[in-house]
Amino acid sequence: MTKQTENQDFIQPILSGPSAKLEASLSLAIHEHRLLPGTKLGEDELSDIYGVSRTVVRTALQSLSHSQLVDQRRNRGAYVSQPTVREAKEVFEARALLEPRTAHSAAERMTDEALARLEAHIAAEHEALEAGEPGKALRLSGQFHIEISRIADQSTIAGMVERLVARSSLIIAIYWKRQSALCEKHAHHALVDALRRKDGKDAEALMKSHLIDILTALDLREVSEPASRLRDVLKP
Amino acid sequence: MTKQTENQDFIQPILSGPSAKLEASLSLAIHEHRLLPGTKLGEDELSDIYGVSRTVVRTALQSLSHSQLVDQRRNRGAYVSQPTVREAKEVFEARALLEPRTAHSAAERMTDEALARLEAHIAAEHEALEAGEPGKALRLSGQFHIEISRIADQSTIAGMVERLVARSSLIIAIYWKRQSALCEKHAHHALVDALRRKDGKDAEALMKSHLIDILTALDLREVSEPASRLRDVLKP
DNA sequence: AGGCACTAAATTGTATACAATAATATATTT
DNA sequence: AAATATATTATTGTATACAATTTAGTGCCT
Repeated sequence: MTKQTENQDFIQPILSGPSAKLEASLSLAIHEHRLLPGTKLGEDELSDIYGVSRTVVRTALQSLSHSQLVDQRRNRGAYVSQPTVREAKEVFEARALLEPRTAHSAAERMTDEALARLEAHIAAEHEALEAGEPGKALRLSGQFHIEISRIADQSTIAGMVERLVARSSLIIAIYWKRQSALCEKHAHHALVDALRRKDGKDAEALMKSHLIDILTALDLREVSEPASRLRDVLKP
Repeated sequence: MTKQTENQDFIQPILSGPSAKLEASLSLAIHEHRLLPGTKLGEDELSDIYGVSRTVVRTALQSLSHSQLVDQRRNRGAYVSQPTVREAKEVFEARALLEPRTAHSAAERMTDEALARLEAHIAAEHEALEAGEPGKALRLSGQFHIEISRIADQSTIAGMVERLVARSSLIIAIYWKRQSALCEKHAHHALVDALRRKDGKDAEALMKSHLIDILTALDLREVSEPASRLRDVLKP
C-alpha cells in the first residue's frame, strides 16, 4: 500500500542506466539526511561503493550539481551543497510565488485517484514518524508538495517545485531549530481537506501560511563561517 | 558599449573549462536560431569541430539537456529540443507566474546602474534588428527578461526565468507566426519607463500583458507529427 | 517488387589510462 | 622551533580504447 509512495521518480528524467540509479540513490540519501550538507563525495570512493566506473559517477554528480543538491568545484571535488542564509530565503520566496497558486489549480483539477494518492502520502509520512524514521518522514513530506504540483498538471512548474523542495531539504538540514517540532501533519491534513472540497481559495491560503510556518521554523540568523572570520577576530 | 550585452553569462555556472565554452557556444547558436529544434548533435561531429574529446562534448550536452535545450535519448543521441504545444503553454504559464511579480520587485530595487544596463540592452537589440540579425535580436530580447529578474535580486528566481527564456527561444523557433512581426521594442521600452519611475504596479501589469502578447503571437494549434500520423491517415 | 532476415557500419555507453591540479608530508633554512 | 620551499601523494580533468546498441545496407525468400 505504501508501494506507490516509496519510489521517488523524477518529473523529467535526464539520466538513464547505471548513472540514473546512482543519482537516485544519492538523492534519496541527501533527502533523508543520511548524507549531510558539506559531505565530500569522492569519485573513487563512490565508484568503489557502487561498483561502477568513475565515468558514471561523474555523470551522476553532474546531474545532482544541476539540481543544486551537490556543489562541484573545479579540481576540488563534489560536496553536498550547503545553501547560504541568503539562498534559503530565496528558495522560500520562490516557493511562495509558485506553490499557493499551484495548490489553487490542483484544487480545481482534483480527482478521486489524486486524493487517494495524497492520503496515502500522509499515511506513509505518519507511519515513518511513528517508526522513528524522521529522515524518511521529511522526504515524504517534501514529496507531498511535489505531488500537489503534479495534480495541478503543469509539469514545468512541478519540475521547478521539485528542485525547490530538494533544496529545502538541505536548508532544513542546516537551519532547522531543534525546539520547534516538525509537525507538518496538521497543515498537510488541512490542505488535503481543502483540496477534497475543491476549495481553491482555501487551498491557496493554506499553502501560503504553511510555507511561512516552515520558514519561521528555520533559524536564519547570519552566522560567520568558522574558518574565515577567526583570523579577523583574533588579529587586533 | 555593447560589450556588456555581448557575453551571456549564466546565473549559476555549473560547468567550467572547455566543456563550459562548448556549452556556451551551442547555447548561443540555439538561442540565435542557427541551430534549429530537431537538429542532431552528434558527439564525434562536435568533437571534430571543436577539437576536444567526446568526454567534454558529452559533459556539455548533458548540461544542455538539464537546461532542456537538448533532448538526450539513450543510445540514440542528442537533438536540439522540440517543445510540444503542451510544453509551450506550460512554459508561458510558468513565466506568467514568475515574471510579473519579479518585475514588480525589480521596480522597487531599481538603480541608475541597472537602468543603464537595460537601456543598453534595448539599444543593442534595436541595433541587431537594423543590422539584419534577427537571431541576435531575439537572443538579446530574451536576455532583457533575464536582466530584469536579476535586478529583482533573487538569483533563484532569476535562474528559473533563465531556463524558461531559453525554452521560449525554442518555442518561438517552432511556433512563431510569420505574419506577426516580432516587435518587442515598444513593450520593452514601456517596461523600462515603468521601472525608471519605480512604478511596481505598472511594471507588473506591463510584463503580464507583454507575456500574453508573445503567447498570442504563437500558433499553438495541435499539429500531428509528420512521421507517426502519416501511416494512420493513409491506411484505410 | 515488396517484405523479412541477416550482416556490416556507425554511434553511443562504459571503462581505463594518462595528464594536470590541488593537498599533504617532508626537508631545509632562518 | 617556526616558516617557507620542495617533493610526494591523492584526486580530479581529459583523452582514448573497447563494448553494447542502434541504424543502414545487402541479399534472400515469397
